[in-house]
Amino acid sequence: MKAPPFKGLWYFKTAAELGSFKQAAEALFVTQAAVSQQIRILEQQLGCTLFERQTRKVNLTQQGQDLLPYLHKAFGQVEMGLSMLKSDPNPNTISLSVLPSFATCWLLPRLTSFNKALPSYQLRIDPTEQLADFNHEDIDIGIRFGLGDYQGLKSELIAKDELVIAYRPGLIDPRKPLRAQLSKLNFIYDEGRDNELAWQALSSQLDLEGHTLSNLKIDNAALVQQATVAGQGFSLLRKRMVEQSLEMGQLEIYPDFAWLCEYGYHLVAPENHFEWAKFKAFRDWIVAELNGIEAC
Amino acid sequence: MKAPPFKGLWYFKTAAELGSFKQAAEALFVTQAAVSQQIRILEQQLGCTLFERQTRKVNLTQQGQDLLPYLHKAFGQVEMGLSMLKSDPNPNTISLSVLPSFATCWLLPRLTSFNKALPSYQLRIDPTEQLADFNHEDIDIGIRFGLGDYQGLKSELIAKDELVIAYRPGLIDPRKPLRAQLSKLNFIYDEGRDNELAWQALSSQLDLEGHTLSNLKIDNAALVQQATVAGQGFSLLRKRMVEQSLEMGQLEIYPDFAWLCEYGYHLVAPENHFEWAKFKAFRDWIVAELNGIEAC
DNA sequence: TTTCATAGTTAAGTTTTAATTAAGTGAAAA
DNA sequence: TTTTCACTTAATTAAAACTTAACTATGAAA
Repeated sequence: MKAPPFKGLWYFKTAAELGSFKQAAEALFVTQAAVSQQIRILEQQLGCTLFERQTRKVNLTQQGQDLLPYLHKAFGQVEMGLSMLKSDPNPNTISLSVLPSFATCWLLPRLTSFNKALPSYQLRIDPTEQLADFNHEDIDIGIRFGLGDYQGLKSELIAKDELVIAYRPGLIDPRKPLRAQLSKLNFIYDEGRDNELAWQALSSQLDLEGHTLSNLKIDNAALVQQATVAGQGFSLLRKRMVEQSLEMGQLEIYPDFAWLCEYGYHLVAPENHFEWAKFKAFRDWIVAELNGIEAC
Repeated sequence: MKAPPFKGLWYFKTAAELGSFKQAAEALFVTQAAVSQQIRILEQQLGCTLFERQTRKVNLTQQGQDLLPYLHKAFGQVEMGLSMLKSDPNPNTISLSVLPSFATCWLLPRLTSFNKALPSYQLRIDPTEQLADFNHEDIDIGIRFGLGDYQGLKSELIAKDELVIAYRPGLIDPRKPLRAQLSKLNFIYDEGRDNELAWQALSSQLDLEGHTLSNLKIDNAALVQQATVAGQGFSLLRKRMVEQSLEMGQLEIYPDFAWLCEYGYHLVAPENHFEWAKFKAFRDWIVAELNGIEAC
């Protein structure tokens, strides 16, 4: 089926409402010759005149007046449909998709802060390794640690982080040199570019070439942390993730070493989510919260 | 205000209804690459995915499903508006705009035939010298004698005519030569290209150079005929217009002279009127009626 | 009355948009 | 395994839309 001449009809509607081709042209950000032409073409296609041309003014013909209300309804429907697409279906619930490690190490300890800052929103947390599919799962915002290239989605960097040497208090003496102490201990690690780079930096700095990487490999940052807390050895952990454990005295970090990660924390979502009120509110809260920690 | 991406939305609606880009492309008379592109661009503009692409098939996402009903309504409204424009507001009345001479000499005598042929239509006759303005007057069809160039309107030639020498019976003897008889009589005429050309042809044929044109000039074909019936002289009249007077014995025409007019009888109206049922019915009737006379 | 300013028309030339064409992808069917 | 089919993508070509500029008609101002 052939498409109706939408562009001409849109120009017609604008001109009809404003009662002037010139004003319509301004409203449409085109020259008035363009409006004149479009409406002429439209009239040809419809086989009837919509405007009666007088010098310096145009008036709707009967047919033009008859047509207008239909277009009003039609364009109104389109507008409603499009604005519906952009609008937030659950304005009072914030559904997050986050890594389990981030959820347990960072987010959960701060729930009281969240409830204090944004009491009108209900928070729903979906801890998954893989970023949720925004088309099928009802997720508002993803929080991911990475480079920010999530295809088809918009992302915004909210914080960087750095890897530090973490261990159970007493396992390492922070006042004595590292090298000798480390060689006796397991290195607990998970795979990942930052972890690897930081290890290289550390080992070249301390001349630890002999220390093999394969001592204790765990494929999950939260478990690495757990093993470290349990005193299984030392590890490279993200500072923001151990913050809680430090406060509770479960972990200690060795001074004078920090590896700035290439990766960063990102808010990830379809572009239109960034316009939602609850999105902006959440962003403000989490950014403030992250900066608060930075100040420590 | 910027226009919504109507073309993309139209393609989307088609594809969504058919559940396939390929079928949509066929329905839209374009290649399927065009559909794919348009929908990709639309999705970019809306900032959300409308279709979920699987190999060899596409499915609507939730958002696509949500959008569709709005577009249905919208496009339905447009269609209704446009079809309303084309439709006949008074399907049972035929309003004609005709020359007064044509009305009296040709149309009125045939009203009984009209009523017999088309009993369900009511005929309204508007006899005016100037063709009606279809935008303001409620006229369905114009019948005009001319070349068919009526600007902004469509016209259709329905009959030609020829000029004949007419006079009151007895005024001229058809068995005797014309030349001697004419020179004693007034030439009654109105201005008009055909009349002039026919007179030139007649006078050169009969060598009547001396007979001046200015004997009795009347600016209305019906009045010329009336004066001729009254025996004021002879005239050049259109054969179809005198048909009635011949039957009633009011006029007679001289054999062996006929000047085929450049002008012809046209149905004139805005293009869309030609599609109306009543238009077609009227055309059929008048064409048959004109041909019936031709057969005489 | 003449001149000016305004809102519109039209035609020519340019830019933008949308189409086709052709090559590429990946899962299902043969 | 190879072929086929629906869709994607990129490059090119065709078509539509826009701008510019010259023109028209008329109401208002000089």
